[in-house]
Amino acid sequence: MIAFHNTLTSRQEPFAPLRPGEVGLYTCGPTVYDFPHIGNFRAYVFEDLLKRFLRASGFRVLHVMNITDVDDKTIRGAEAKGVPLDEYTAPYIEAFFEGIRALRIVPADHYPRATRFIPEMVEIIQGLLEKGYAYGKDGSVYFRIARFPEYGKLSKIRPEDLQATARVEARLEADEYEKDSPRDFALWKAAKPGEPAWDTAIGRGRPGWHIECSAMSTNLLGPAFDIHCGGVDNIFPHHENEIAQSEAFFGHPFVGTWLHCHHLIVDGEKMSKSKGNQYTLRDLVGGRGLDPAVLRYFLLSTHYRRVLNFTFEAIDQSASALRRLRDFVYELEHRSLPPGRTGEAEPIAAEAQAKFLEGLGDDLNVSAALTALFELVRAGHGLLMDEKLAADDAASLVASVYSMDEVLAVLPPRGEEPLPEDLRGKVEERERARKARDWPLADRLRRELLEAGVVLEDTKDGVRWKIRARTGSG
RNA sequence: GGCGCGGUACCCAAGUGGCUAAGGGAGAGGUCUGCAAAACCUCGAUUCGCCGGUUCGAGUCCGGCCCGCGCCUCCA
Repeated sequence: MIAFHNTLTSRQEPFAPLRPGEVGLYTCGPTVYDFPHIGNFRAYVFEDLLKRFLRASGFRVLHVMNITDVDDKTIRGAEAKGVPLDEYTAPYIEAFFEGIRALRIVPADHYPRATRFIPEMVEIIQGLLEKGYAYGKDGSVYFRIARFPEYGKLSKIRPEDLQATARVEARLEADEYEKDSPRDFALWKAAKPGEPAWDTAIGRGRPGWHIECSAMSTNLLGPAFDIHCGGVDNIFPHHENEIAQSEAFFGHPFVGTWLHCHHLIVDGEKMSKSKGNQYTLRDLVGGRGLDPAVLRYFLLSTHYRRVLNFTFEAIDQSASALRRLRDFVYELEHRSLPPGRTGEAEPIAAEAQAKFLEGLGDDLNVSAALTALFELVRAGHGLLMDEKLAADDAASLVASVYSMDEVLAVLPPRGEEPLPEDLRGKVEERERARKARDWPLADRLRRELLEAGVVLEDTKDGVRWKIRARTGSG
């Protein structure tokens, strides 16, 4: 049983894709005008959890994520730097993919770029003009909200209820385009001097923001598809407008399930450049040496419809939880155990996996899933302690943990981490000191290794080492 | 003003009518250890923002109130 909380209906409802066994997934991607921050990646990690869970549940997922490479911000940025649009956006696109790799996000099947889908957008705009949902004015084209009675069904906002804030007032006044209603939105913007523009059947200009997602999603996933994700801030107006355009054009429902993840805040406050609390992935991973797996665990471990508060204390807690998980696997893989199997592990592994998937099936309740995983860890340690585990039992526990990690993707890839030569020498030197019962020297060497991020553990099978995950908090 | 999210132990965070209120982190005591580390055992909310109500029974439903936060035209 899989159920998700659908923004469209404000209810949790059983999930059933249009085609059995196949899921069409569209997730709003980056606008590449700056380096992506960890709030952006919270959304991408949530979407990755969703996708990995759907795959683990036996669905084939066709995933499309757009890259918005033409909009007011990218145009302004390119202009300010005096470089072509593509050249301006390139490093940000690169940084985005760097983050995708670092956080072990399964790549989408397609990453369409707005600038490469102009003809597809024009086709929809033409159709909307023909059907009377859109009107042209001074070379621009606008969507007439009044023609679409269901407008507001996603955000539950009625256009007439919108209170114009000071910011909006200013912008409406400053708007040099003539619109029949201030709530109508641009499908196509007439070319302006110095701005990138395309020559098309509806004139020379560039697309509005919302139309790209309608064009790219329906071209790559079909005119109706299963799941559309994004941040809550996209509900209005972006996704509301997407629905209006797409359903007006195609004449049938557009997306079955809308899932929106809440924001990440920092130290209890909204992240913003002016507050100086906006972290990019590069700041944390490159700059502070934070282990990306720790960040992934942190981003993952709070339910997607809750505000997530980023603090370095929370990161430390995530690092500790992850360390417990990694140590458990390490223990099972490195302890010398009798051959064969006692059968004690099987029911524990089976129950954990069942509860894990059941938890995620309940609107991606990751807390329930993690509880199942950690219950396996505790029970497994208990069996190890009581010597009720043989080699094959340990192997099935490890396999079970790794099967859950197919969804979580927080464990290191299987296999030994190499230890640099000089550190390995120190480990051996300390072993000699211990054999000679030279405790001061042995302890000093252990301290030095600890400072280098290597933890030593003396077991009855001999010394062994682990590399400590870094948390970036110093 | 509209729409929405949340207030559960020192921290993070599940739980939406009924066994002893998950799980993680931190802490205290113990076992093990040359000392550690890891692990294990034990301890830790008579109580779920506040006040009423419904019910045999409520953190969970209803009403009211208080507090924090997000969005409201191009921010995930």
